[in-house]
Amino acid sequence: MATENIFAEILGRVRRAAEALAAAGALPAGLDQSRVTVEPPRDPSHGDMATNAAMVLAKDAGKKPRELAEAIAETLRADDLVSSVEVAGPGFINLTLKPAAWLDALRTAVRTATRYGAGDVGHDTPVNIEYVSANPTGPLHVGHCRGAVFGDALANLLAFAGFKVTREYYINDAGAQVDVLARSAYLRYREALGEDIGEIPEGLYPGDYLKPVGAALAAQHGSALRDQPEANWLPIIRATAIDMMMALIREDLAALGIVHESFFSERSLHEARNGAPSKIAETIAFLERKGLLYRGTLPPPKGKVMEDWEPRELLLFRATEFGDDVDRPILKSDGSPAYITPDIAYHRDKFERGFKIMIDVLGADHAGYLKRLNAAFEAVSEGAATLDVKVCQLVRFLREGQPTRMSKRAGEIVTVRQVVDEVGRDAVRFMMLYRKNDAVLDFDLAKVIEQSRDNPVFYVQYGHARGQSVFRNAREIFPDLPQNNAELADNAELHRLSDPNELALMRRIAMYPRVIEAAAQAHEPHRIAFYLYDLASEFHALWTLGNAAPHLRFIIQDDRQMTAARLVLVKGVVTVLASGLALLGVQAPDEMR
RNA sequence: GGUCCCGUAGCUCAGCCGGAUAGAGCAGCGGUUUCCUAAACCGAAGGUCACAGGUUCGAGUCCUGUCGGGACCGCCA
Repeated sequence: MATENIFAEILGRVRRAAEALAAAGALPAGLDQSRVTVEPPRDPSHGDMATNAAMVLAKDAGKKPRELAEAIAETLRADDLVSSVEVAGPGFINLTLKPAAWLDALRTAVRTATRYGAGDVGHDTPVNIEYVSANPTGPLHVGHCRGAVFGDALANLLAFAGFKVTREYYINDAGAQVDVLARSAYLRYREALGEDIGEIPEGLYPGDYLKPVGAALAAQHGSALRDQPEANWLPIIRATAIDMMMALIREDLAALGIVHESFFSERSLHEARNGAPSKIAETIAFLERKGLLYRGTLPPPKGKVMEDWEPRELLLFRATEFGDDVDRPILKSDGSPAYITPDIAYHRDKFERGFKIMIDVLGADHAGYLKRLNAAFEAVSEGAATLDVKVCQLVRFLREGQPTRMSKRAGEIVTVRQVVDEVGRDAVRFMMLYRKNDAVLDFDLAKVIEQSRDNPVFYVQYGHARGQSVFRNAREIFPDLPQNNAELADNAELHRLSDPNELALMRRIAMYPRVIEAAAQAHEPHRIAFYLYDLASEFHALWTLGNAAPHLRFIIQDDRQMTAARLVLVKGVVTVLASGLALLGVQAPDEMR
């Protein structure tokens, strides 16, 4: 049986061909084959696959690329999966596989079902992916939407590719903003006790979502907190408010289909743990030991007038040693940790928890933070782990091409929940993933619910629904067809699928494992969305061919065997569409009526 | 002033960590429904890959610079 990833299989055979030449003395031993790739050629007339092996190896081998290509090609011609080999251009080796290879790939896809494409490139490597991490001061804002969906899809993808994934939410529950939250909640608490609090003062959070917090506080504490000094009530109210805001955020995330398995509290980094110093103190000591801290004065910030700026001596981290533009303060002048300090401790903690790969999904407004974060990470992980910071650019929300103002006063959309309620989870998720994360994205609220070809979400989902409908119809006509897909695939006469469009579809299906692998390695879930669109497109095309050419329809009334074979092909399409959509967190509907 | 991102067809964007004649969708033009879902499909047209250098067998892709658009700059968060 063919291997699941046919491209990986052929790559292995190409490499073995080169090794065989080396063993025979035709090439130097120990050639570096890491840059050898096997890809589908842009131009289908070049065959099924092309390899750059000869061009990549030529220099080290001391041979002309085309000459080397001929030698490798000769070996490949004897391969049982290969029907023809040609050397072309500067030294490409173009391979055309025997149809049986593609039939096998299809059969494998259908047999493997939901695990088709699931890989082991991850080798169970522990990956921590931190995303959303919105401040626990209110419901999820639309600005968080993209990073939330992106992080979630990436996590799904990495898990599918064989990484051991932890989805984590970093709760910023220690900064000044949660004190503001507490003071805002305190007002709502007094309100709940019957007091007229009037307008919410400038600088506090005015949102209605704090009213339930006030009510809960009143129910729990009565008036006991009201007349106490702030220092007494603030920690209590803060804790309750944060808990309730996090509950709110979890609900918003659930509306997007997102569940984190780990919530990490920033506050916990500040707290001493039964006698032991806090994580932050520990981290500062660690940096100190490494000689990465010193007392010094920073130059004034450029390009921005800061009237209150004055030079002060501070404890600084040598971020410039790791590529940052300036050294960064670790402690503020009042001795408390600067913003980045808990973040350094946090990443160190993740490192100590054993994660080898860490991914931070941040918003565009944090782009300027990236260098210092990378610098800090390098210092703390000592080269034994990697950090990939994915910055999600802004989403411009439009309505019929016109920018939507996100002002709450105007009653326009501000929360994730409202967007999901208006256009649905599937549209939100797919559209957020139908773009590279580092490009600005336009999201037209009117267009994404349009059920037209303008809308890729529906296009792909429709493909899945169409496939399912073929099955419904086929089972009515041929009730005795095997219910079990593996059985169907094993007994079908797949060799009867010989139309070029059918073979093209098989090739596309066979690419899926490769797409997963590449997308996982590049941390780019959008590649799946584009692949699914292409797959759906080829399926729709084949479908429509049946209009003019009835012999190409999936269901052939008087030919049970042909129908069975075609059903396997449809099953392959449906399997991959469902699998890919699941990774994106989008429904794969059985019908679209 | 500085950092980061973007610049590819009229519009919105892909382009698989350097490969062959740069691809989709939309808009516009021309076609396809007695037929498994036409929410679909087919065809023609559309390009100085912002610009200029560099690296090499080979650059939309990597490096440097310039221009244009966006995000940002702190002992804030």
